[in-house]
This record gives sequence, structure tokens and C-alpha cells, in this order.
Amino acid sequence: MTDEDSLYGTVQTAEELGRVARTHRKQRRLTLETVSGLGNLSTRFLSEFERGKETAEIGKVLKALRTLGLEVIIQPRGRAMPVHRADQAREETP
Amino acid sequence: MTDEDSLYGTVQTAEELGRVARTHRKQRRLTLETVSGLGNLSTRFLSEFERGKETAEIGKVLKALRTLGLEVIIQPRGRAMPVHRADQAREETP
DNA sequence: CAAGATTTATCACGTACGGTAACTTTTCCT
DNA sequence: AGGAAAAGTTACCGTACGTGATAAATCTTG
Repeated sequence: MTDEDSLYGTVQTAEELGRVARTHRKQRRLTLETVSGLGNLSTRFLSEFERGKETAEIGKVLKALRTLGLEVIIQPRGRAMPVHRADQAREETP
Repeated sequence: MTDEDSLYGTVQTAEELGRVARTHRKQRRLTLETVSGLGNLSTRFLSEFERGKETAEIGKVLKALRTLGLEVIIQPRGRAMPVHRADQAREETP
């Protein structure tokens, strides 16, 4: 609850990804069963994925994220986006 | 075809993810073998992943992306960024 | 404590994975 | 242009594990 703000952002590992998914789901007060129904995913898969299973299938992971209302953005690291508008805020890695 | 301008951004499926990875790798003039060496990933895995294999393991996918210098960002959909700027919303209906 | 939610065990099936080699495509050189 | 080399794809094998469904076990609420 402390870092809900930093909940969303870069993820590097399956564990981080799962944590984001779980926290997001909890915030939305959804149960695994509900998400299961919405996304045609087994509660078992969801449970394991949210706990960071490294071997979960990417297709299902993406589906789970979509079902949860999460967006996956891919961008070059350490490089600004080529597109519209210059943004700011690049600060991580102490 | 696919514009490389919009290369980076939201991905919804394994296919899209793979395409981003491949295009990015090509732009960097890296071979599968090189990436394989850098990331401890088999060329076979990389080849399949870039071609959109739905069942590729999330852990390896994330590792491949990191090795390629790509960043994965997770954020709520239909929600503006925490900071300023109102921007585009959603689309796509299941 | 009870109701609800999540984890885990079991079973059976399917397939990812690495390594290697053969094969196909792409790249690039004379 | 033609062809060779490089890059990428794919089939084989065996090991190992993911997955769904269900139910039982465990944890989390209220």
C-alpha cells in the first residue's frame, strides 16, 4: 500500500510482473475465480503466475494482464521515444 | 507493413511482442546467436519467441527483452499516466 | 468461528527446452 | 548476375514440466 504509486512501471522479472498483477487485482477487489471466468484462465494458472512462476506461458500471461485491465508497454531502455512529444522523467537505477 | 515508428508501445499478444523484439534486434544489427550468447538463451528459443510463440516461458521472454535492451512497463489501461498530460484512451473490444 | 479466497495435490496429456544438424532464407561479395 | 557465406528455421531426441479440472487443504477475511 505504500508504493502503489510505484506499483506500475518497469518490471524485470516474472516475480515483479506477478506482484503487479496481484496487487492490481486486489485493488480492484477481484478474485482469482472472477478473473478466471473473465479471461478463460484457470485459477491455478493465475495463482502461479501472480506468484512469479517463471515458466508460465507468455500468451496466457498477456491474456491475464489484459483481463486485469493492465497494459504492457515495450520500449528501448535508456532511449527516448522516437515519437511525438519529448517527455521527461527518466530516473531509476541509483 | 509495420511502421517502426509505432514499433514501441503497447503489446497485446505474443505475436506483437515477438515482432517488437525482432525488429528491435534487427535495428541493432544483432544476430540470434549474439543475443543467445549475451543472454544465455538458445537461438531456437529466440527464434520461436520472436515469431510469436504463445507458449514461450515468461521468464525467458523477459530475459530476452532485457538482453535486447528493451524495457517492459506495466500500467493500468484507460488510465492516464500519474503525471500530466491527457492522452489517448482505449480501443479494441474483445 | 464461519464464509470466502487461495494454494496445492493428483491425474493425464501435451509440449517447451537445449543441442545438433540439416535445410531455407537472406545478405553480400567478386 | 551468380554463388558463397551468414543468418534463421525446423526436425529429432529425451527430460521435464505446464496445464486444466476437481477436491481437499490452508490461509484470510469479517
